[in-house]
Amino acid sequence: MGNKEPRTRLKGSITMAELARKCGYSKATVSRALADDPRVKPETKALIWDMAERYNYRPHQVASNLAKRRTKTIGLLFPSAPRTIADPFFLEYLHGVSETLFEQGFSLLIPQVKQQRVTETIEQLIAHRRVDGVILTEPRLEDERIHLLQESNVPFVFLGSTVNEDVSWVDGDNRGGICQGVCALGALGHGRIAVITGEEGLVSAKKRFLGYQDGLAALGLELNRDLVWPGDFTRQGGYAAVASRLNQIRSGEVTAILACNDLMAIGAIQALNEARVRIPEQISVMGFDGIEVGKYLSPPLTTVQQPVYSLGREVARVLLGLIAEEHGTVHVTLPVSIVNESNTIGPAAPHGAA
Amino acid sequence: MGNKEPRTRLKGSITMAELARKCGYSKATVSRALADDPRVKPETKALIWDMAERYNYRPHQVASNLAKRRTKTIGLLFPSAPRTIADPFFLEYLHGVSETLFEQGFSLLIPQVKQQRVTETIEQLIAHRRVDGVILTEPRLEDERIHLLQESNVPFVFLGSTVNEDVSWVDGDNRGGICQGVCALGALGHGRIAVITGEEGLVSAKKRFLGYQDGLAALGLELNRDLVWPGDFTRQGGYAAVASRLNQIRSGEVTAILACNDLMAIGAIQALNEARVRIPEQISVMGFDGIEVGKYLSPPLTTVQQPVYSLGREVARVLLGLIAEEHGTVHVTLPVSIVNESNTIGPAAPHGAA
DNA sequence: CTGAAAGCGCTAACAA
DNA sequence: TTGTTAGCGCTTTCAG
Repeated sequence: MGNKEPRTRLKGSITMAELARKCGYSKATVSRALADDPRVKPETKALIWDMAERYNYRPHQVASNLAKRRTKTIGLLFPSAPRTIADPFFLEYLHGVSETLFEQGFSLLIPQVKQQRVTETIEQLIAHRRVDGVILTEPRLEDERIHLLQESNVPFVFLGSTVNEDVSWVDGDNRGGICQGVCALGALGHGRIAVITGEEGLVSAKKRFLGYQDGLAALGLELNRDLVWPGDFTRQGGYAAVASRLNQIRSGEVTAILACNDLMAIGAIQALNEARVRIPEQISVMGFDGIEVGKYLSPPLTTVQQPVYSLGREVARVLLGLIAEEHGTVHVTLPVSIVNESNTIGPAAPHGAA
Repeated sequence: MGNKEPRTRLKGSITMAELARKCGYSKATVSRALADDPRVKPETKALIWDMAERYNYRPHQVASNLAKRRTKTIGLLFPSAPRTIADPFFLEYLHGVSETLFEQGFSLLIPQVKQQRVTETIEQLIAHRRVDGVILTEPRLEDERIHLLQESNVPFVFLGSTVNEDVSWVDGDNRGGICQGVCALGALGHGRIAVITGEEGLVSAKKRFLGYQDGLAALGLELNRDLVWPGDFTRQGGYAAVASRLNQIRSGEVTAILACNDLMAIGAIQALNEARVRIPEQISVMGFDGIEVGKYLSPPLTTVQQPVYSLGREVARVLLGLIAEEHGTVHVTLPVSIVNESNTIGPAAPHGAA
């Protein structure tokens, strides 16, 4: 009955003006009704919703965005070399981010990853008013991006804690997590624990190193500079760090290696395997991050699990809150925990010391 | 000289109307000049470009999109369970896609991955006119998504070949690649090559299985149903396939395993490691895809390398071409090649047969 | 070669 | 509670 409209499903579904006409109301009322504005009489609302449904009305995002001066898109910056978007950590993280954003109708703008000129990229994003907010990763101790963003007034959040107090961030408990790791090793009798550090200049690298020191202190151990092996958060870095120090390992000068992320732990394991050093019998290896691929190893990597997916969701949530002005600067730290315990770590062997 | 304008960098950079006034031309002319329209006199263009630069003019994407009835956004659908966005294959792929899209000023809309109701998701994307095109993955032999998209008139491309001739896709050479793999194993003396198949119903799984048959035929071998182990493209699937057939392996009834993707190969290797079956001495294992994580194993996985990153770029390029109506339906097949040869595969041992 | 004017489809004062 | 009227900033006929 009275339902023989063209029914252009999907194709060129009707516009708000048309819907308004069909309802016998003005565009304004329809707009309000659809936005569930309390000023519209319930019956009117019901009618309009009904008709909208009946005529399969779909709001036109772009038009709405223009009128509301927003873009409904978020810029997502991945770390540049040596870490790339191909780092497995970031896929799980992206998973969380994109899911939350999609739920709220947001799109993602992911600039070229190669881009060395970070500054330019950011300027582009905000200058063209292409984004309502920006998500960044891997804050540095001195981070030029922060000034840029702050000047521009575009809301932004970091994955990873910053040194600037007035910047919002979401992070796993780096310092505490590494400290836990050291303690777990200590509990197994390890007294000579080497650390492969992260990329110089990154806040996370620094925090994790502090965690290492905390752990040593908790165990009553001294910091030994020979056991601090510089790394850069890449697998190749972890490999190189170990490959060049096999003598220290063979001599028993070190009985456990704590890599500041899983990728380096994986590299370290490869170097050890090639050198036929057995894990965990001859040496223990522990990572940090808890990326999926750690489980692909045999045996699976013992590591400190970050809630990667949740970090992604949380980052997105915080940014959305910032955009909606529901809150100001916030800092969120999520807990971490050791997983796959006793896979790649084991009791310290009573090696002959060097 | 004559350059003391407010210079509101980034903040609220000027609008086209303002720029037009400063230039002494109309909005229309400025718009044309900026679009490099041949109807505008070169000198005028030069002047306008100059002023645009000087006043740091930035076109307003959203407004432009509205006027041009487009969104500059692409919908990207990842496969649903059991494969997820956390599959390392897809990160590398995404890398390629997002890079190309960004270069052309496009954003990405990535719906929830969990979403079981694929149909709904797609309807949402296109109904709200939120995207100019859609990228899909993992075509099925019977794929409901295809009809939906075709009806809607939204351009779309698949990563992975479809059975429908009128659909655009980009794919690696699945069939040829697997065939190559089989032949490589055959060349090492393997006569009993098991295959772990992909998820039933997927075109790629079918093609790869055909490649396996091609390979057997090329080697003059018969297809043996006992050596066809059903899998699902997940690591767990690969693990289970092997774990439940250790007797076949130990008895020498099979001397090589070809997994239809790397993830399953990794699972298979874990099962073999746990069972203390040595690779490649006692059994050869080969994967397909060439994901980054294959390199993390010790030794690195022998596999058929797909140009994952290029696949991503190509998919994006094809879609953009479709949107710009530069071409019609296209099918692109990129070549593949065996990598890390002789890592996890080796000569067939002269096992005692069952 | 350039300009005036009419939108794109929706939102948001301001009235009524 | 609803309608009227301007826009959002850019593109695009249609004239000139």
